[in-house]
Amino acid sequence: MAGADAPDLAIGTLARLTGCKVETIRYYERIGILPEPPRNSGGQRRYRAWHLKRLNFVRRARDLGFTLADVRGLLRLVDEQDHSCEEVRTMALGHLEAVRARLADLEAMEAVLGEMVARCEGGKVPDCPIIDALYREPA
Amino acid sequence: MAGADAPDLAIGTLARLTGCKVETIRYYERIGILPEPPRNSGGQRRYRAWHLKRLNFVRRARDLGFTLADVRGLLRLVDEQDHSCEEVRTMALGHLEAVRARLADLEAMEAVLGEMVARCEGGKVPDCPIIDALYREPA
DNA sequence: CTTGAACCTGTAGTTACTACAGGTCCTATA
DNA sequence: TATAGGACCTGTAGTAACTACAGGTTCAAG
Repeated sequence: MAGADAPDLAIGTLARLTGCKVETIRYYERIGILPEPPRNSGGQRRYRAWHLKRLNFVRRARDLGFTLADVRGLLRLVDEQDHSCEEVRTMALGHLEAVRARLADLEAMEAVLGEMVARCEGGKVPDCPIIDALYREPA
Repeated sequence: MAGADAPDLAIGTLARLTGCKVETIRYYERIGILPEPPRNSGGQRRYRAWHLKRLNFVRRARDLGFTLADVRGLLRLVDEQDHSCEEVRTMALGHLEAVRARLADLEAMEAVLGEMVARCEGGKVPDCPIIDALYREPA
């Protein structure tokens, strides 16, 4: 037939393809995020295409700021045949709200820092307005 | 004269006044962020007003997202008599830029997550568009 | 057959706390 | 003055999500 089997991947290749570090891949295996792959005769890990797919999934979820606990949950849902889209949506929405909360925090920091730096602009050194602000701002 | 001495503060009082936890205060002492206060006859810490001032400074800097390493640097500059405002500004500016970079990251996450969740809105369950996105998005 | 890169396991370090356990001290009330 | 219960003490271990070794084995190209 048409398909030649894709050859197994060494851990370094998998790392290159996913943008993960080798140590991170072993770490994910240790904590049960990525299933243990078979080993070759010399004891080295040999991955299949589905490991690549799964690790890419993990990587993307992490890049979107999901925690590994979240990722574990998402993987569980993915692995259920006939998985509930509702739960996935709930998790994504919860995470989106956390991201928005963090954004609001950072925006507040940005505003205060920006003003501090601006107030210092070109100043001489009698009282540093930044130090001043840190002592006096009501946070 | 006019001023009655302010009484010394127990660690719990200092915690209440600064919004830090007691354990955090002891931690800051251990790592050299907050100087060791004198002890009373029973061995308990008794803080003075300047500890309160310093801890508030630390607390505010942390709230603005400075790392403890940054805070250490800021404290060193504050403690120099005739401290250089220039260095303080440089640190604040560097931190501001880090905050802005983080903001950009989070905004990108927010956009992707927001679209994922929106696309799922009201969907049935043939292929979950969120899971789909995690498998396929080029990150 | 050799050599150097890639792989292996296991452990310890990172940041900034937080949470005990198991004990001592302080202080308000009876 | 006795006592109860809160506040305090030290020291250790745990958290998230990796990262970085050390000290050894295996693979693959020439």
